Amino acid sequence: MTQYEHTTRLLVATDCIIFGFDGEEMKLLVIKRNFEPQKGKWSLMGGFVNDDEDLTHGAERILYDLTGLTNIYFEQLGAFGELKRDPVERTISVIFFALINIKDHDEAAVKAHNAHWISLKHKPKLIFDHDKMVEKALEHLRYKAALHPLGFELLPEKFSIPQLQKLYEAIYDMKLDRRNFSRKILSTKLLIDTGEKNEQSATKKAILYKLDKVRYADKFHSFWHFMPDPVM
Amino acid sequence: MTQYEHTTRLLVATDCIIFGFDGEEMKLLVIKRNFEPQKGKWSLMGGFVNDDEDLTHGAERILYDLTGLTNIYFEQLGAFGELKRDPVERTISVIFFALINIKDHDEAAVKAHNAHWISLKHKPKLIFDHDKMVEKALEHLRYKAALHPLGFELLPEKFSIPQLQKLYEAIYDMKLDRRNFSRKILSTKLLIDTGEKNEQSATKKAILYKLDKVRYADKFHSFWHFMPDPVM
DNA sequence: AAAAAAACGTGTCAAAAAGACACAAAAATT
DNA sequence: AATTTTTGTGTCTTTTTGACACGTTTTTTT
Repeated sequence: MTQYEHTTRLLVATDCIIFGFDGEEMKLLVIKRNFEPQKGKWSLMGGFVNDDEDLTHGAERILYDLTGLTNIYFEQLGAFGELKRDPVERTISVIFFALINIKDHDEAAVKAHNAHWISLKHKPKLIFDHDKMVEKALEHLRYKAALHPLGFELLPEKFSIPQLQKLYEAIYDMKLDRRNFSRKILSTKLLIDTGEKNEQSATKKAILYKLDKVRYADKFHSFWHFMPDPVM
Repeated sequence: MTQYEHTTRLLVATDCIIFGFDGEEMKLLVIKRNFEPQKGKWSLMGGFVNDDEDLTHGAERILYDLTGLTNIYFEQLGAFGELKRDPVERTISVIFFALINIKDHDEAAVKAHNAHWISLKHKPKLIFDHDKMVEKALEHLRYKAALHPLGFELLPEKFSIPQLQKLYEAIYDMKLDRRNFSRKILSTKLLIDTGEKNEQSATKKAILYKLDKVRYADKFHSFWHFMPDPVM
């Protein structure tokens, strides 16, 4: 264990960008820091990686400690390593991104930890380079959701096509034609009619679908054009 | 500077996946390791990041030291952090990926450093988790090249449409229809006719185009469908 | 020198997909 | 009962795609 003896070791952290959807707009999960530096400021959920855990495990542990959330599907989006990104000491941060359906998870537990869902449109400034991280995650989300039927992660198990459309409109912050959207989504044959209807609706109740998970896993990496040339 | 005092620090490395194209097939730049562990085995170009350099600078420095290559456009693809990926000591590796036109760079310098261009199709086993890294980079390349006019990075400044098609065929390891490919590429209006012809050709000399760089930068993030549903 | 072969450029046509828009049905409100 | 809102489905036109034909340029072969 002595071969790398004279090599510099660095602090390695992870930060999590967790997106949620409440049926109307895109939300971001953040916490108020309760330690220095920058105590009291808004921040992503982050912490240092231990030497006996994988990056993913570290991210999961930190997220659980900070928010009580568990069993989240993560995707790693890369490392942020600028020299001065943490003013205290040079730190490499590996960022993870996740999509969750807000209502599927324990909102009380989240709140008890000082964590909050904030609207992406009215996001406050976050500490360090966390704004850049969110920007990167949002780009990634827009990129993938335009090509893959990704949005389902953000919706309840049973959902209507209008709900799905609202989600896409929230992700891209643009309006879509109802009829063409419906046709496009249905043509993927990823949706199974549950026979139920959305009873919460105040007017005509929309058909509730569920995801055909077999076909979804099968076809996930196929390319679709869900959005009209999103500019990034 | 004492606030993170009791936190573990880790070795942080970078590894570079450099793809090239020789007109016929995709190549990968590798070196024969001349130090332990795994001396003599094939490896990506990698090394440890210093505490006074950004990740990108580290990758550039290491790549230059190992191959003599400089002025390469890099893209970071994420961090590999499994506990036992380096048997000597736990190391996080941040990987960078680049596309270069083999003939534009100093082949002699590359060779002098023990580096070699090897065919992707006949790639030997690499050390550690470097095979996974290459796989990730190849997936990324296929992903992006299917949607963006990315391939130009791998070609000389002036190139013909048949050359570009050969590149795409090499990336995806599939045959494309000559006439439809040409139509699709020309419809992007990214190519400017130089008026010259490919004099190296043995038969009918193809028109040489150059990239409309303004339009390219402008339109890079638009989505196209260059490939018929590449499966990944 | 003529014919054949190889590679390239352009065009045609039918099928599929996309965009724009109309109309009818369901449920609450007036 | 009429109105309003939301949803489901359909039509029409334009654009894009995929499959394929034909003629041209250049080298090689006869």
